[in-house]
Amino acid sequence: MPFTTGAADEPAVAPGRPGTSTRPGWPRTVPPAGWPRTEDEALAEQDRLRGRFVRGAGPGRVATVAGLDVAYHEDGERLAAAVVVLDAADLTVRDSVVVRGTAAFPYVPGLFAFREIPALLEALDRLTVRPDVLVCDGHGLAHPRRFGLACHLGVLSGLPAYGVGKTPLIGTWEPPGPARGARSDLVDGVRSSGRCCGRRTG
DNA sequence: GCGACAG
DNA sequence: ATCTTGTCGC
Repeated sequence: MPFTTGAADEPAVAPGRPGTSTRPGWPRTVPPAGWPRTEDEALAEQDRLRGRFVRGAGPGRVATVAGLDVAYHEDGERLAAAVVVLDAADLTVRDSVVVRGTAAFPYVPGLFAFREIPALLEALDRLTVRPDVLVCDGHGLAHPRRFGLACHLGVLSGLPAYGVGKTPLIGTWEPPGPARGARSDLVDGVRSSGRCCGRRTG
């Protein structure tokens, strides 16, 4: 499990307890052992994990839903990962966690997951309420190699995950109508990789 | 070959 | 992602 400790400008130190730090300054996210450090390594890992991906393994009874997102410091490295678990019945907040940390990989389209997943996993680890499904800020199957952040986080967390991207990465679509809830298929080749619910032109 | 490219 | 200026539409 990843964890954060120490200040950004300090060397990593063994925390008294995973995910805890008594030191001042911004915590540094310590990725799991073997976390990719180069694009080639990340591509290989993405390929390996894709073998563990199970498509269509959606949630059964959804009692709780988790929403995840990451906010960055202007330096583009320090970040805060947040997870909010809602009761699916009335949208009541059942639990929430915010962890500060650092980006675990440079931003590379297609390898985006390697940047935020360690911090997101840590946030999920600190949850006391187990969500039945994850709603991620980034694409899932609508990815050049069919393994976007949502797929990646789904495999590593063992939880069903949906990817929700704000801007397109791949595929083409017909602009959805203006009615609330309108949507259209996001098509990549002959396969439908998702749905467009926004109004951006493509 | 060139451009585009989640957050 | 985050910042910033300018413009457009309701």
